[in-house]
Amino acid sequence: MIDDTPLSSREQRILAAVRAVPAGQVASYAAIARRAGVPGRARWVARVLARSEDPGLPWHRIVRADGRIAFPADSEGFLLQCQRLRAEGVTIRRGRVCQPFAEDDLDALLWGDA
DNA sequence: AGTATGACTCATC
DNA sequence: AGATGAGCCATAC
Repeated sequence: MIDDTPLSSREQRILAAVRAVPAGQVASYAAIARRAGVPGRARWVARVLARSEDPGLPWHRIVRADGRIAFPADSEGFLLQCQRLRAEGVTIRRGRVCQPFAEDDLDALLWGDA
């Protein structure tokens, strides 16, 4: 058996982890990758989000490990994500999220058994 | 096949 | 707290 798992499966796992993040909270790419079972591939997570055109995907809740917006400050995505996060009650300061991550909650939500 | 780039992360200054 | 350099992985040329 070479690889029985299709590519979409891995991507779907990332999307699931992203969707598991509750509103008003944020998670880092590394955290998502880790919960998805592919630690060390934060970059890949970002690529998946960019590739995915799922309107129900709260990609705006995903930020860098420093809590900073991943997009360039002069990009539309930056403003959009910032605005969306604020709309969910997240405090943002100069393009940076002023709030702890939801990694712990994410764990419980993703496993869904808690 | 090798180089360059990116919604990244970590260690160090 | 912000800036710099090196590491890592996948895609594009």
